[in-house]
Amino acid sequence: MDDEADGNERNDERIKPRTLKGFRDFLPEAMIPRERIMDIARRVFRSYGFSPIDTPALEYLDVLLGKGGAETDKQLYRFQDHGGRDVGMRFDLTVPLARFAAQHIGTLGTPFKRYHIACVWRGENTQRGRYREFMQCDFDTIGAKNVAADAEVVLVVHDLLRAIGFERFTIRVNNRLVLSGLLESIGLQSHATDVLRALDKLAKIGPERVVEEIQQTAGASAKDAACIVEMVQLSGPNDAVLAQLRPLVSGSERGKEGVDRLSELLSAVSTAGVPAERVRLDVSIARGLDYYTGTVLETTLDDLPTIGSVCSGGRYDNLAELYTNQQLPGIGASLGLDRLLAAMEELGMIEKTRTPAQVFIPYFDASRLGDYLHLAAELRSAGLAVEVYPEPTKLGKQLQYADRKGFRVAVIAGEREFAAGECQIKNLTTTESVTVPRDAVLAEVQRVLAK
RNA sequence: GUGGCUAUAGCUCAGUUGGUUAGAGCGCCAGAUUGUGGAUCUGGAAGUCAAGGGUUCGAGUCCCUUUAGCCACCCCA
Repeated sequence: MDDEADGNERNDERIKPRTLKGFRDFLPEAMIPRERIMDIARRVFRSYGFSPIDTPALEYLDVLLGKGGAETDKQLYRFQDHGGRDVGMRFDLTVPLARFAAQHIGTLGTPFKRYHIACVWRGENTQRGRYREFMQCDFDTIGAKNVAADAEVVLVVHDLLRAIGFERFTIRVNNRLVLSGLLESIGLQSHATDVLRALDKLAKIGPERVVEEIQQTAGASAKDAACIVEMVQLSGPNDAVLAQLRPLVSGSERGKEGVDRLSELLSAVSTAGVPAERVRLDVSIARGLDYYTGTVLETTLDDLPTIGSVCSGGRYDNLAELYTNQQLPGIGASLGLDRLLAAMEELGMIEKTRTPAQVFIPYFDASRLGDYLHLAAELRSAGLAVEVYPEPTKLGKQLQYADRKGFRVAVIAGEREFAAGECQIKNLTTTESVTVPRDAVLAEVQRVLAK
């Protein structure tokens, strides 16, 4: 009676476990592929000389405010700390990079290449695939104006997607100067943001409605709006699009520069070895953000175009102008980790595994704990990931556990094997098993794993 | 932030015009003569029907509020 009463009381007081709106837990099954992608990203970034940095999750509020405009200000998580300071949580990695660069570029020198893989927070309304805490994988080169840095971004994106396992994808590139040039020649450059915002919706709402929106928000004439939309829809081989673009921007120095830079970029990237079908000049790529000033790029998966861009970025003239007088041009891009994982899931590219280890050692003979741990240590020192079952329970139960967790091979030894100086190596995928002498265990395990 | 839809076991869902102790499948745990997993069989645990309030003799079922999720808008990653 007493027990029951106590139990109920505790039940009532118990806090209901739940995750905050817009925040997520990651189970091993989700986290293993997630970490794999992050590892690949790190490896690719580093292979180009990008260095890791980190910055605090919290910044002084004034550092974060103002850059993104009213909309991002609203999404900002903000509060006062215990010392009464106004602070905010970073909502992207670009603003912290700007602050970081303004503060440290003197000691770092330029050009400075960094990558930054970290969580950011936005208190906006949630939607499928959109959370209030999410991870960004950014890489940027600061202090380099030459098209070489732009080309390198395309190469990194290309290497990254291939390393992750994609073959069919398209990196769409454009240059803001092309559009600015056109807007300049028809006198609409002061409404560039409105026009860009409308163009971003082209795929979504269609050309007619974009023309309407440009007229409404940017005050363009029907003819000019139609001209913009028409230019943006140019398609065909990159060279052909470039050729069509040239006369359209002939009246504007900026426009010409944009076309020249695009031409140089495409040619460099192609010579560097990126297959033509993976890079496309797409004049409709605008990117809504106003801070992009030159090259812009988006990457779509050919087998799942509807999911949108999985990797995008661009060039900006002056990253840190809010924080320093020093002119810091840069270019970079960001991998959309969550979106990419969603795509891989849908394309069946995610291997179902719930363990990061491949080798399983059952704790079979209760008196032999030390021998099992020693065997595991030996295999680990050869670079394998090995788990020893933590309870000396029935062998069948242990193998069932190994099977469910997705181990690939089990190294089984009981009284008989210990007496004979042998081990049984069992391929958990095929159920085949062989018994080998103790000193041949590593080689046999490696042989099975190699299949 | 605005509008709409939804909420029953760990998961996917049943649950008859409001009417006894709320069900199934999968999963989980334990067994089927004690050294070998995925199959089968048997048994078991598990839900104050999202939370709170209201209508009613009676609410999983109707109404309100809150919370969370989904969809659209806005915006963006």
